[in-house]
Amino acid sequence: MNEVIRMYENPTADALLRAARTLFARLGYHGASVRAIAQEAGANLGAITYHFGTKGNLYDAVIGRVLAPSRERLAAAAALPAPPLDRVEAVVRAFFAFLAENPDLPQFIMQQLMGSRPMPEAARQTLQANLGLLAGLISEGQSDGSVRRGDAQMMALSIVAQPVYLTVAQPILREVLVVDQGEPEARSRLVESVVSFVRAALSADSERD
Amino acid sequence: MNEVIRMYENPTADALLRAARTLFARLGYHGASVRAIAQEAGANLGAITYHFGTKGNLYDAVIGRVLAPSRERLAAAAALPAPPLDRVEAVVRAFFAFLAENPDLPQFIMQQLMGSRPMPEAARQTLQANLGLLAGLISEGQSDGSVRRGDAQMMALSIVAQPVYLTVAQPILREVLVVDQGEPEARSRLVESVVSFVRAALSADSERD
DNA sequence: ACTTCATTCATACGTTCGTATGATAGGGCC
DNA sequence: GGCCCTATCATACGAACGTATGAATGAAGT
Repeated sequence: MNEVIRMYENPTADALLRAARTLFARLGYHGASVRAIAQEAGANLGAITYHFGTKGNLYDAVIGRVLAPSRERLAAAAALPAPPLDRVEAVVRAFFAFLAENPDLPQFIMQQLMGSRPMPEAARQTLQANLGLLAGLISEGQSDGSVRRGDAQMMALSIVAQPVYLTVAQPILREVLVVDQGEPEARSRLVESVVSFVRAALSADSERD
Repeated sequence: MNEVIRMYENPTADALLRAARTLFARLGYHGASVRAIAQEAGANLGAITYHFGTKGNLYDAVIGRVLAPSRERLAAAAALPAPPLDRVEAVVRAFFAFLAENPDLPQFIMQQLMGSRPMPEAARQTLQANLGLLAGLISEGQSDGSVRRGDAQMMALSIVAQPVYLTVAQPILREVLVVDQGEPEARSRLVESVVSFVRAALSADSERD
């Protein structure tokens, strides 16, 4: 069955990808069985072998679909004609917006980072590119004096950590804060909180050592 | 086999807990099989049934052991006689120190948050307590004017996100930054970066709106 | 009408999973 | 020596797993 992955689309393959995305995000790679995925997709068990060959291939296909689109979204936000700090803010907002459309993305990012299985090359590149984007803006801001001194890459990681963590931690958020990110107004409060947190953390105004 | 969990310690049970901790952290709940755990522990397969009854009980026992000790460590750091902002810094440093001793802790925190399986009540309480600790310090700082305005709980989450995320993202860190957190000096640079990030983010100096 | 071919389906294979159990061993106590 | 009690071990069971495969289906091309 060393079949090459088909590139054209097919309703069944699409339904499988959609179902796999849901179940992999919720249950992890090992927790989601191919049978459960096929059933959720309303497809036959054999359809997975036919369209993707193996469960691993299916997972990699899902990862590609989930991660890749983030790249141009963030790049677009970073390309605005504005001072570096404002562009960082734009990237954070774009990230949140993208997360609102793809609430399962943080789960996949975390799964990849935690190495539940070897990271596909494409995924690693996307993650790295998004990180580099932020780091570049920070460096730029440091050059023109608007951003605090410090390791730009680490600062970028500190920034990325927040949207990802806050989305994954939604269940805790809901219990502790009684904040439901489903409601747009509650979500907006969260975004504003992170944005001002990041601005304050980066801004050169607060330099003190 | 509805056996109650034994409370006294036993070398085999201990080895099982240690092995389970390693494998659950690395592979997740579903990814780590009871056979692999028993083998890693040098114990017989039946020993798991005997000492813990089920795989789920074993996992819960591991979670308890991993999460619980963090609570008093952080509480001790938060109780120092110092201004709120300095105590927040102390908590962040204590958290990093605890993470250095328990590098697999972030994996478990994330697994719990991502709901790979229902969260044991004790785990939820520990997570919530640690968050409340930070939120309390922030509120205090807001009262005496040393900390920026904003939702204290959300700020606390923004803070916690960083040590957790940075530790989980170690593989990426190593590739992108060529920073090996194993080396104490590299790790110290990371800690200092986060500490100053957090101080800058919280400090009222930078208030600007 | 007949062939072709991509796709769907039922079903089977071998493996590994979590769990259960009965036999065996060994140490303290009468 | 006989007994209990805790612990270890080999082994077995049924279920679920990922994967494979050959027959059925149906639309397109001739």
